[in-house]
Amino acid sequence: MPETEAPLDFIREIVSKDLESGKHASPVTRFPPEPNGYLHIGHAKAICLVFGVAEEFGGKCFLRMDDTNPEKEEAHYAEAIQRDIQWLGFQWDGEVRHTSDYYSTLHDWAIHLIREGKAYIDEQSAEEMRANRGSLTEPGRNSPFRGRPQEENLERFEQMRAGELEEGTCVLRAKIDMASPNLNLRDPALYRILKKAHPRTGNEWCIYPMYDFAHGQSDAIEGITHSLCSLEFENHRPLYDWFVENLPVPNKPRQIEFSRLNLTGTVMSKRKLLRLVEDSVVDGWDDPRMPTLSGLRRRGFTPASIRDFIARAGVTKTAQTMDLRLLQHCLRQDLEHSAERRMAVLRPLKVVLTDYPEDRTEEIELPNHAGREELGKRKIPFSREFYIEQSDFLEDAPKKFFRLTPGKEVKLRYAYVIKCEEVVKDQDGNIVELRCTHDPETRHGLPKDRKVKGILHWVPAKESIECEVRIYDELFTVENPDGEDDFMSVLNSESLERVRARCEPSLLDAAPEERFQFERNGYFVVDMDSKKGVPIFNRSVSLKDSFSKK
RNA sequence: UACCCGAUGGUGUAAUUGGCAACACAACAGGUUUUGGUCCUGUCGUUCCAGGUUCAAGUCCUGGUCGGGUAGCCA
Repeated sequence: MPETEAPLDFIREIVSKDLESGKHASPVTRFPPEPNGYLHIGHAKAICLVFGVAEEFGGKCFLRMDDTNPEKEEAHYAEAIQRDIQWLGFQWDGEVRHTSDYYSTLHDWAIHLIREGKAYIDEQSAEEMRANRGSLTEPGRNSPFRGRPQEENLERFEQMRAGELEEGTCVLRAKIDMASPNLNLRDPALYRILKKAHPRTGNEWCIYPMYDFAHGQSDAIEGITHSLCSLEFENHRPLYDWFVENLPVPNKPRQIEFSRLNLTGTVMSKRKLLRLVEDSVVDGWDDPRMPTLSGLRRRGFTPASIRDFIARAGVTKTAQTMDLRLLQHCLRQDLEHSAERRMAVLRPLKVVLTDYPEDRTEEIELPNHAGREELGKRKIPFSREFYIEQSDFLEDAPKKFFRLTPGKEVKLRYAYVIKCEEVVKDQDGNIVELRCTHDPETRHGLPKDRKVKGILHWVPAKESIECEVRIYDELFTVENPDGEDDFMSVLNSESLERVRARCEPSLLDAAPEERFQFERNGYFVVDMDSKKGVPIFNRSVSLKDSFSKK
């Protein structure tokens, strides 16, 4: 039983009642992706729902590859899907299942329908079928093949299956109602000829079942109790139920639809994501700017932050566009507690302490997490020369600028209060170095006698190491790229910036996927492109910044 | 234009199923702070519209408006 904190969403409500009434002893759900693309944050909603329901109510959840279209599906997609689901933190019950496991049962059931007079072989061309389907407002017309004798149908279907007929010459259709206001019921196609090798069944079949003829039946075969899917299948439910009623299925699953999840500032359709990949707008399906699970993973999002986000989104039937900033909030909240702190300077500006002995070096010991002593400490050498952030110095600063400016003081995090005495420029007038003095009394705190508001992070000039930091921004310049005529016309040309940064020496051996907070900068994750001795960090999300927006 | 679904602050979700519209994010203002972070406090709504039922309506009824989905031999 679920913990009783939050109110149940409408689906969990239904499941809960079905258990109370004794309709089911425990729920069985399934996640049925088509292996023709990568999973994205929208899928995470479905995954969290179906696995969550099973977990919370003591049931099971299966993973079933919905592989009925060998033209689009590939094995590597199936592998990526499994990896992403497990990374998110879920494990399906037993082996991965496949709709293709049920091809022979489905084929038997097709014959069953023909024998019952409820299916026929239509030899109209695809164009004729479309023309005779009618439109949204006009009823369709019966196919001239609709009334052909049962034996002929059986014979034709056998020819289809035996490979004696060419692709496109005919299809098997259910005989339902060409005048139905629900287009899905206008004699839907059940089987088509496709002379393609299937990733799993090879050349065993040259006819493949359509989604509608495969999905509900697969659910029934697996003993699914609640078949949860997104809203666009709502109009398919009468057909789903029609098959369940008209076929000798072992049990009757119930389909329940919920709304898909969209994210502001991005696109979610497989077609559009594929376009981004194929046009090299991004580096691949796992580019850190992609809303795919593998992209979010590489960006540094944690499974827990995504699950939290999905939980906060809830489950309803209203179209859902979630604010990207909520997802970022979930990440910050997770990492605020779990990520160790480090110092890195993204755009270094050299500082020389003129009153600090040249041959002196102090070992500064600093906590890995100011709020969590148990995470330990590390050391950074401090001496006469170090780097601060270019943006932490301004020659002509406005009144509310709490950072370094000529003649003013700031505190170096875990080190001294320094004062800017001189600005060194090159021939072009660029600031290349700051000459400062320090207050030796301030090593362990702020001065009592005067106010020093600004605190800057820093790295030692000599011992810090060079690293690459990748700063990501949104892929699109508008909040709803789907609303544009051409979503490719609103691409953000500055969605990736690579900077040569310097970080503290303790980061030298950081392993891919390790996460840190770079103090005052944000949360960063080690990218898998990192080379030995030259770490690469992706910025997962910045820290909240109440200064720069003013 | 037919059918299906939906409508509560900028966003998402609640509301003991007819009883003071709550929570979170965002935004804004303030407090704390050796991260302009975290944390804490405050501000931000005629529940799509019009009628009706009722002591009482976000919730029930009638009509409308707006938004989404559907015309693959895709899923």
